[in-house]
Amino acid sequence: MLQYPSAWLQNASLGETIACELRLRIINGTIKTGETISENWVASEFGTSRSPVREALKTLSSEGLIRLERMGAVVVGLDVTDVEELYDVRFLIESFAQQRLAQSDVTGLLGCLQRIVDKMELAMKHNDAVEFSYQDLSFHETIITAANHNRILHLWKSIRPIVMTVMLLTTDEIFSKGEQKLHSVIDKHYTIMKGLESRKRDVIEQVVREYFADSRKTLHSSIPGRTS
Amino acid sequence: MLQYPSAWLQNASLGETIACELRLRIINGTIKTGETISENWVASEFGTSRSPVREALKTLSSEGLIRLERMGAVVVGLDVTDVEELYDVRFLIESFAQQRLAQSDVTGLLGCLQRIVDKMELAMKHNDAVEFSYQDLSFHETIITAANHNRILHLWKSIRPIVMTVMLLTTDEIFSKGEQKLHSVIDKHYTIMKGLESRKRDVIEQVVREYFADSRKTLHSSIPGRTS
DNA sequence: AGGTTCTAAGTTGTCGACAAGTATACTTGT
DNA sequence: ACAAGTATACTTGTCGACAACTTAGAACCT
Repeated sequence: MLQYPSAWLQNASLGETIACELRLRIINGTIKTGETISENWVASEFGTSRSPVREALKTLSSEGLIRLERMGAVVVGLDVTDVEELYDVRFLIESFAQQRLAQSDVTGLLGCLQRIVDKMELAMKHNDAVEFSYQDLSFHETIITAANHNRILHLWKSIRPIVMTVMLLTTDEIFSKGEQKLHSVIDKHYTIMKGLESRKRDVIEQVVREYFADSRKTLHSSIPGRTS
Repeated sequence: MLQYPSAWLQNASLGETIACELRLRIINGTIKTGETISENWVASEFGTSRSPVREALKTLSSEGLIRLERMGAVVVGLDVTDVEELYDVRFLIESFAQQRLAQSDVTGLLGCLQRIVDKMELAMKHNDAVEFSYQDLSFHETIITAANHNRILHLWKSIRPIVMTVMLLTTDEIFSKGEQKLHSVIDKHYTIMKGLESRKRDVIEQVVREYFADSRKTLHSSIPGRTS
């Protein structure tokens, strides 16, 4: 079972730690869809009081992973359909961001992206799936940030923890499928950069559309299905 | 000064009540952008303990109205640019939803929408701005819900409180500008319905684009500017 | 047996208190 | 006058406790 990178939780509060751990358990199916979890149960599970648990549950609720009800929180979870919907949203956000960048000067941005892709290739050589997925995430986050649109950036931040967790799981799977798959992932990022460089709206639109359509195809086994 | 419809807070917890009240004060400028508010200050302001305040601040933070930092919460607020960005996001969401509905049978949906527009006309006659804005909100929410896309619906729910508050303020202003403006608002909703009825993607796209482009123009005085 | 009321266990919402950490203001030494 | 160190007030994170409410089940009546 994949563990959560503990280095990321170094300066985190108990509430954030619990949220991250619960998020992982919900997405990888340890905690199953339909279950109801109570604050007391989570608190005893992590050996804390209810205060940080309440914070964690509110976070997870705002991410749509659970639904807060009068008695207990119902686990919504993520099946394959939900992850596809997540990619729909990612496409909407990134497509919007890149369209916005089509008019600007992107040379500085392209430099940043190149550095990130370099780190991805390094992570591939070191067989470091966690680092690889993190740089993958950074790549897209850098683009969205560059678009300079507060609300869109906020939208991204609201789905970011889920996207990160899903990428952690799927990237781990890609690593197990050999190096060729990894090279194709990196190539896809170069394609995006070329799209940005062209500064043509229709080219960009097509490139981004293909990117996410392709990403969708490679996730069907690390995510639990509806009937798990 | 516009008050918050107290009927909506009937069954709400203290945390939700505080969140709603703070949200309104931030958006209408009573609490100004750049200020930092502490949990203790809010708690004494509302005469409660810090627990519901923490919940409220977390809510407002997830909506992007404040930024939680180590010492105090910094008020981000909404200036005119931010509201325009909000309309960008609304356009993205609703455009996606309506494109999705272009393929489905929408007769049932159109019936619902007609009933809502009827209520809007009634609210106009009764000079009830609160009811009018609420039905306006319901109109768009009904469309988004009908698209049957969990993630998009969740996105909508995450911006819904802000949209509702902004609509409350702007609608109040439209009411003060006389009946003609109100008729044109209602007409815009009929235009959307006709777009949906056509079931043609390009027609729908154009209609929705025009709707939000037009809505943007009518908000420049109820929202405080950057320098207020 | 079936339906109803009452009890009991469990849940959330809210409170006040304490510890740990941070920024500000003050004091002190030069 | 100014720098450095210290004290102080204020902030958040976490805890345990209590009240109000919901749900499920047991006991009881018909």
